[in-house]
Amino acid sequence: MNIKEVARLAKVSTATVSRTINGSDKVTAETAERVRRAIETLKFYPNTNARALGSGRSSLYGLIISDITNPFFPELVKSFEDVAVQFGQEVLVANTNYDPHRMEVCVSRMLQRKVDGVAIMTSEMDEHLIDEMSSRRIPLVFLDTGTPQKGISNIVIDYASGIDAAVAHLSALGHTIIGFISGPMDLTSARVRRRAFINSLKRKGLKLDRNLIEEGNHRMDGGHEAMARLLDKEVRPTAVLTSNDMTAIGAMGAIFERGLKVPQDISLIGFDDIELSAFTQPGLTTVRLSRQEIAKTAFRALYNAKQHTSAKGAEFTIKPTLIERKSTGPVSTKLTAKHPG
Amino acid sequence: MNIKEVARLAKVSTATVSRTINGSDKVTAETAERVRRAIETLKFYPNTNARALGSGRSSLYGLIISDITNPFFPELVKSFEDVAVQFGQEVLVANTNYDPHRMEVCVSRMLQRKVDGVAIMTSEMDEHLIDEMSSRRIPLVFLDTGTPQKGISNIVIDYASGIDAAVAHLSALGHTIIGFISGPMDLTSARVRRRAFINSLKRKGLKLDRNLIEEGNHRMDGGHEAMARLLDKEVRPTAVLTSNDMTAIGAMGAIFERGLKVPQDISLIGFDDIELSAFTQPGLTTVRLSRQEIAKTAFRALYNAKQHTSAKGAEFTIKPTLIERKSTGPVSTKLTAKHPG
DNA sequence: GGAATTCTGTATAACGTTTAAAATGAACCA
DNA sequence: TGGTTCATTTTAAACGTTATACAGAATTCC
Repeated sequence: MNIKEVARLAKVSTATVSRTINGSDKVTAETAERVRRAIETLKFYPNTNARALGSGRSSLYGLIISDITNPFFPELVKSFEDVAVQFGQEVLVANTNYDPHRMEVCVSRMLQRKVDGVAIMTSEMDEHLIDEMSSRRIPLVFLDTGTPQKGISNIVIDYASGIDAAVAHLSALGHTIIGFISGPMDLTSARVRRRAFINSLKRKGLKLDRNLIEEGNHRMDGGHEAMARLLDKEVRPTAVLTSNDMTAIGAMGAIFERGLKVPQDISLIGFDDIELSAFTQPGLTTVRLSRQEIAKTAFRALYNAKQHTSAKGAEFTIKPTLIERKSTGPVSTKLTAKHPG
Repeated sequence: MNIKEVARLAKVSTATVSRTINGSDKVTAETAERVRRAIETLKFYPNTNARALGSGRSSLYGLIISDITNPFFPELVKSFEDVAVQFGQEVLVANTNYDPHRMEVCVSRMLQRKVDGVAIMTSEMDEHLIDEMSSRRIPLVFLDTGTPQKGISNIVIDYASGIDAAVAHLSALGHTIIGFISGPMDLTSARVRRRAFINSLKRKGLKLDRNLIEEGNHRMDGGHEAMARLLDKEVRPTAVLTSNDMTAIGAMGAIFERGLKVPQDISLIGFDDIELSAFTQPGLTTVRLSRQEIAKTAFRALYNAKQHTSAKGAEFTIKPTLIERKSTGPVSTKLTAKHPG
């Protein structure tokens, strides 16, 4: 089953069939209709491999992520695919598993499939692998790493503005003693978030108590333990910001375990806004780092670069936004000291 | 950059280069080595599209899932890819978003890319779409739906054995009043799990109190609310089984909120064993439905079918297993009545 | 020594599209 | 009528591999 048989049935040449499939305007309406009917009756599906080979365009965009089981990524992948489909393109997803060697495999796959662009959403990235791709004029886009160059774009996350919004929100509710549970300090993004928190307190004129910053691991168990430590402090915070939502969810468990309530006794704010956060009880107030926005921006950057190959890489900024749910409320002063009542 | 340039540099014909790439034994060690060096220096990556076109084999296997943001799937995808890579094959993942129309798009993509097999891990499936694929002799494998036929395999989940293990575990700990939080009753798999629970109680000779079965929605909020209802019952269960882990995690929050402890006051068992379950506090005892095992079985079924095209579809059974963590413990009799102490 | 048999490597026809370039033919005009 | 346009369609050459048939050289066998 191929384009020739369709051509025979529709009594046209293969070129006309090809044009019809590709929506060329150089085909009369009637001819196109006849071809479409032939395609329909023969249940013909054009061979993508042959199309890519013949045209030189794969209509395929690569998306390199660390690990699909990390809850940050599934929504990113989904959104990226959604935009791609809107533009009639396809997506090739590759996991590095945080392993530099696997990264090599991922890049190799991209090159072999002749992708039209690659979005690199991991932090670990070999310089020579980038060269391998950019020397072949494949548009690239990075998330928060790398600098714009010819054909290379970058998406920067404005952590400061997001964390500022969170601190302002708590401040408006009367909170002055605000704790922070960071991510693992060997992770760049975790360090950046922690720094943003510290700076934000300063900007708001709130006093910073380093004693109220505890390290988690971006997972539930780390959040649970860090919150337990915070609750044991002499001066207990009335509100806590966390470096990501999983940490906040773990922290929430620790608070409940002590017989305390969120937000009556303690306010809690997460970061990322993973899907789960809407379904915790109470719903988690969090700083949304829109995966959808990241995905859209990344795809558009690549797609544009492919259209006007001359275009040099651009830099895009994404501002996280505060999502107010039920885990934050007015400060309850009776609880600022340990063992109240 | 193509195979010809490699051939020129290595001073051999293109066929020899092709044979070297494909590991044919009809090339002397020295010649192969020379070719490999040429590939290396030219940084040549063979064009997958041309390979697929020339050979007729795409080395690509399709995986159709409902929704990558559903926490059941990421690990399934990852495992499927891992096995595929081991066999030198690639994976094309497609999301249906629970939408029958999107399913059509997914199948179309599979057909256009000439995949060597498709694993269908969703329940919604049109008969005519199946025909579209099986009439093209594409091996198929289903998860818990469909019947084995020529080229079509099926993986069945032995829910009963998993739930039996969970009930036996609780029974051994002295629990006799066991509650259940189901999934949404319009979901087939949720109904099957609920039925398995009821049958299991009967088999163990425990009395079934329909009053202790509440409906959730397979999400945290549903689990939270259902558990709140269970805790308000006249006769409160000392242990609760849930239809999936997210439900159990939500339920855990509800228990903490009442100032009760897991497992001291109430034991909790989930289902699925999603990654999160290991990181809740306490770790969630759960019935593991190994996504890895499902993925491996599915891929092998497809791969074998492709090798021996004569093979008719087989049926595979997967037994869930109990994973004991910290959310289950011996019964505490003082809590079987409401408002204890 | 010549024929038969391996063993390597070469030339070349697929594979199923796309797309320039060429061909056709209808419409228009002088 | 013959010549121009113009829109549409056809022809045929890519695209980068694989794989088949075949050639040449080396080896073995009588």
